[in-house]
Amino acid sequence: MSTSEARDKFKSYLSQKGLRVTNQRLAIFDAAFAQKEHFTAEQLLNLARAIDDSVSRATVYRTLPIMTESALLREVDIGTGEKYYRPNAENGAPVAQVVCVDCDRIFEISAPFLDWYGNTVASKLGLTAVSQRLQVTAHCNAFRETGACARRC
Amino acid sequence: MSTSEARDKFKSYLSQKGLRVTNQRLAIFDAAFAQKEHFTAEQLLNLARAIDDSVSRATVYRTLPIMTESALLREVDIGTGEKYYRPNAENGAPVAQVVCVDCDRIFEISAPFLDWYGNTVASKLGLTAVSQRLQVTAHCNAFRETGACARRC
DNA sequence: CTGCCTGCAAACTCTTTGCACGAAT
DNA sequence: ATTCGTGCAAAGAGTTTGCAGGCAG
Repeated sequence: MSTSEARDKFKSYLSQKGLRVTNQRLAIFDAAFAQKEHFTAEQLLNLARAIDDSVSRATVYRTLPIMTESALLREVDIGTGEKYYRPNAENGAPVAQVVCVDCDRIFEISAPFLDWYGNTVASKLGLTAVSQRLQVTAHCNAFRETGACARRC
Repeated sequence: MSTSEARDKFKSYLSQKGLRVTNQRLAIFDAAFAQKEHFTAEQLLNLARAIDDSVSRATVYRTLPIMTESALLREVDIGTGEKYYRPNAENGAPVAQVVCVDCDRIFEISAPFLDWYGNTVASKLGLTAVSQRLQVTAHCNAFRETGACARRC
């Protein structure tokens, strides 16, 4: 799904839910979809303000749930107190995160077995799986040797 | 490891690190190890105050990191804004959590493959795995039918 | 005695919310 | 013209921290 397709999908989603297509919401969308890495709400606020300086923090926080509910963004919580967001991949395939504790970068890896695991484990307890998270925290080997993370990290 | 063994381990750890064995720290330890389910910092404060009413919130928050660093407690973050804690199992075998979104209860399941997965995935990126988290969120089947979670959930 | 520990309360971070104004439909 | 959306600032929740006095070693 291209960015412009996603933009259309966002507008459709808003209309369909009876929500209004405002310049602020579009600026937030555009800022989010220009990113290649994960970003926080605060970073998104600054990025969106560069597009439309009338965007406020409150509107960012009110728009993020809309974008995650519509599956345009994915929310990633790595337990640091603040949430990260990222444009969602085309397919809904589950991913695992690898978080480098040296450079705080978040890598994502396809983990197709996650769905199976979640369903299996939940049904053993008489539950029905809704979602699953798999996260690995790791040190950067290059960081340990050279004091700086390599390009990849 | 019995609770009294763990208590001794806690005291040894404190001494060894040059930290003092205070009544407050022992009350917090005792409160934590009397629990069978996960608990929050606030719950631990109340439990510890029932043992020693001089325990303050600040001391609970200052003691929790000591107990997790010494591997007596395990920290569980299910993305709800507050952290949960739980006495650590004897062996250091990795566990996955299943969180019931109906009753907020947290179940734990041994997941021995987690170490292997973390190491494999991290090394592919030139990293060294430190820890991994696997969490499944799920609905309670009984809740959906009867409006209340069954004993297990 | 010395210096770490403590309780208290204020500060902090991230996020949410009440309100009156403004803009989308 | 309605009604929802917005910015602002204050409130909230959970956690951390500065300080003066207290207790462990």
